[in-house]
Amino acid sequence: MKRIPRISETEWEIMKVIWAHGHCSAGQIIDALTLIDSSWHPRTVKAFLSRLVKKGALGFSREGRAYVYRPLVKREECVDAASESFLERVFGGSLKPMLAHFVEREKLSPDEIRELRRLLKNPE
Amino acid sequence: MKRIPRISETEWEIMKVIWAHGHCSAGQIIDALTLIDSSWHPRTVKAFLSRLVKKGALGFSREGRAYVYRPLVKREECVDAASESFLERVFGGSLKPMLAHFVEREKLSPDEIRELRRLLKNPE
DNA sequence: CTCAAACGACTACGGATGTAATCTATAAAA
DNA sequence: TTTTATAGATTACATCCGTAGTCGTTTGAG
Repeated sequence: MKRIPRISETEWEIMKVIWAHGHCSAGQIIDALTLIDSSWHPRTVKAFLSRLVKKGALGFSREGRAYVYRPLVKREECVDAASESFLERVFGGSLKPMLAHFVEREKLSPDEIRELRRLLKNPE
Repeated sequence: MKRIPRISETEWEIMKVIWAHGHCSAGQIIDALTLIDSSWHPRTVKAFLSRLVKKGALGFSREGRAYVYRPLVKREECVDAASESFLERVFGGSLKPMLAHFVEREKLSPDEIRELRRLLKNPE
């Protein structure tokens, strides 16, 4: 089975853009990131792209002068891995205390509560 | 207001022991940790304790020959900080998709579902 | 009193991370 | 064709992390 490379905090920002756009050039990625947060330096993004390729999180194909990057790992896989790690580290792996924490701590709108109750009703 | 120092993966293991025991000596911490996982090296634990003191996560008082460590940050504060960071990084800060993920992905026992539904019913 | 055991402090060190400059090849412009 | 703007590759570097060895001091055993 596939091993998910460890995606760091900042790398997540980049991966999120690529997951959202499917596949894109470095320029497009830089544009998208600077739109969100203007403090991104283009060189920094390039360096991260290289690292993510080396990690096996991204693949690329040459398209003329530039590369077009695409994810090699699915978002859902990374979400799973990160969630698992978080759950284990902070809540000792126990799901219920974790969910209770979020339900109590963060403010849930009545809408969100309704929808969650619906989710809990239909375990697929 | 108090700034929560960043607690790393491994540091969490140590903090969890100290939060559970209230305050304890290095020896007690080492014992508790090796009980859970025998691969802890005493020197490693000592080094982490020093780092956690330097970070401001732990305080200590001399008790004869040895130190007695105690948390300077509350568990709940660290749980909040870690949860916030995780939620932001992986789910863009949106609570509902995050909860939906856990409810769908991880298997919830009927008991857990019942209790969660109860929690959702009484938002205190 | 002397010496070894134990304690915390300091040091070490490779790998990860965040951040970016420099190097090199190439392609477009002049 | 010579120059220059770009793209990616390589290098840099401070900090953090995981992991543990070494140093100097204290203290309990003999």
